[in-house]
Amino acid sequence: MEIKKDSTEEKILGAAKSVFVSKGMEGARMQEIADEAGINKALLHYYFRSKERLFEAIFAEIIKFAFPKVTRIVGSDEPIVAKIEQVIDAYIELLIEHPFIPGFIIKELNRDPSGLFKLVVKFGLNPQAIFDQMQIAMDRGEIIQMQPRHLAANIISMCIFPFAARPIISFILFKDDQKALEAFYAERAEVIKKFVIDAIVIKKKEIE
Amino acid sequence: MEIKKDSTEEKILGAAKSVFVSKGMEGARMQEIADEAGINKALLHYYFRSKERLFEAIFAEIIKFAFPKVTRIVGSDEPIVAKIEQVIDAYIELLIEHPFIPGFIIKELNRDPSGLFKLVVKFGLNPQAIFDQMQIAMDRGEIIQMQPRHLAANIISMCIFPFAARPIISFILFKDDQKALEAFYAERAEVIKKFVIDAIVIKKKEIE
DNA sequence: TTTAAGTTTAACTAAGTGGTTAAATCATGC
DNA sequence: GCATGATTTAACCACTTAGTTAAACTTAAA
Repeated sequence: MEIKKDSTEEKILGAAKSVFVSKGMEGARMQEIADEAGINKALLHYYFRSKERLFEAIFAEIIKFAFPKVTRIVGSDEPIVAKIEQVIDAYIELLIEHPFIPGFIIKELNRDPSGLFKLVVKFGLNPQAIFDQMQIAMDRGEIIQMQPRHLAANIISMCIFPFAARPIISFILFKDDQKALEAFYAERAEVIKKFVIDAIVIKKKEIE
Repeated sequence: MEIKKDSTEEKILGAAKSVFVSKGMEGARMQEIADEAGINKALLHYYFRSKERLFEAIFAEIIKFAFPKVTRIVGSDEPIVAKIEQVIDAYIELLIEHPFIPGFIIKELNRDPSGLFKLVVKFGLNPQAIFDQMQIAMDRGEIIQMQPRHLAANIISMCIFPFAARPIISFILFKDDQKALEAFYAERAEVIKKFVIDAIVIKKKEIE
C-alpha cells in the first residue's frame, strides 16, 4: 500500500517513533518530532494532519511488529516445549533490540485501552490455539496440569517485565552498570527456558 | 512529622494520589485534583506550592508503601522457600488492592529515572541480603543453582507484570469480563508459588 | 473582640500547545 | 518554460496549562 523510498515520510515516521516511544503520546511534542526529522512543523502537518493520526500510525506499527511473533511460532507442528522455547527466544531477542517497547505499550494501553480492540481484531490475535496445545500436552502427561492462561502469563511476564522495569533493574540490581545490565538481559532467554521447563516438564525417571 | 486529621491536606493528598495514579504526572491536571478534593486551585497551591512538589509527595508515598514489604519478610529467620512464598503472597495481596501501582511506577520511572536514586537511598533498599540467603540455600542443595538476581527477577515479574499489563490481560484473556479477571488475579499467588517451587526446589526422593 | 489562618472567588499572567495560513522558494519532470 | 508538488519561513490562532494575585469572607482560637 505504502511505497516508501527513504525520504520525508520515512524520516517523519522514524523521528515520530523515536520521540513517541521515549516520551509517550502526552510527553511528545510535534516540534521535537519535526526537529528530529530535520523538517519543520508545517511540513509535519502537511504529511500527517494531526498528532493523533501520527501517533496511531506509530502505535499500530509497533504493535504489528511486537505481537505477531508468537502467532507464527504457534502455527508450527513442533512439540509444545519446543514452541515455548522458541517463543521465549524470539521475545528476548526482540526486546534486547527494542527494549523500550514494553514500557511504551504499557503506558499507552493504560492511558487509553480502547486502541487495543481494533488492533486485536485487525491482527486476529487469539491465544486460544496455544492454550489448546498446552492443554493437550497436559492431558498427555508431558507437562504438569495448570491453567494454560497462567502458564502463558508466567512465561510472558518473565520475558517482558524486566524490560518494562528497566530503570529499576538497572539501578537497583546493577547500579547503572550498562555492561552488566546487557549481560543480564542476554542471559534471560536461557534462564527463563530452564526455569519454565523445570517447573512444568514431567520427567519420567528422576533419581536425584 | 505530619500529624494529619481528616481534612484539606489529607483530602488533597487523596485526590492527588487518585488523579496522579490514573493519569500520570503529565496527564494529571491541577484543576482536576482540586475538583476531586472539593476545593479550588488557589487553595491547592496554598498547600503545595507546585505540581511537582505535590507529585513528589505522592510518588514517595506510593513507593514507601509498595517497596518495603519485602524488606520486612527478608529480615525474618524462616527458610528461604517460606520467605519466597510470603513475598509472593504479600505482593499479590497488595496488588489486588492497588492494581494501578505497577503501571504508575513503570510509567513515571521510565519518564524520569532520577527520582529512583533518592528513594533507594532513603529507604535503604538493598537486595543483597535476600540474594545471600538464596545463595546459601543453593549451596546447601535445598534449591537448584541459579543466579539469585534471575530468580528474584522471575518471581517479581510473575507477580507484577499481569497487573502492569492489566488492560491487555483483561481484554485478550477475558474479553473485559471483570469477574473472571478478578478470579484470575486471586489465583495468581497459589499459581506462582507452585510454579516457583516446582522450578527450584530439589526433591530428595521422587518417583513419578 | 481581635487576630490569624483557612478558604473562596475571579480575574489575571506567562508560557506552552497543536494546528493553520499565506507567501515565497526549491526541485522536478513534462 | 512551466506546472506541480515539496518545503521553508514566520507569523498567527485558539486553547490549555500551571501558577499568581488581591480582595473578601469564614472560622475558630486567644
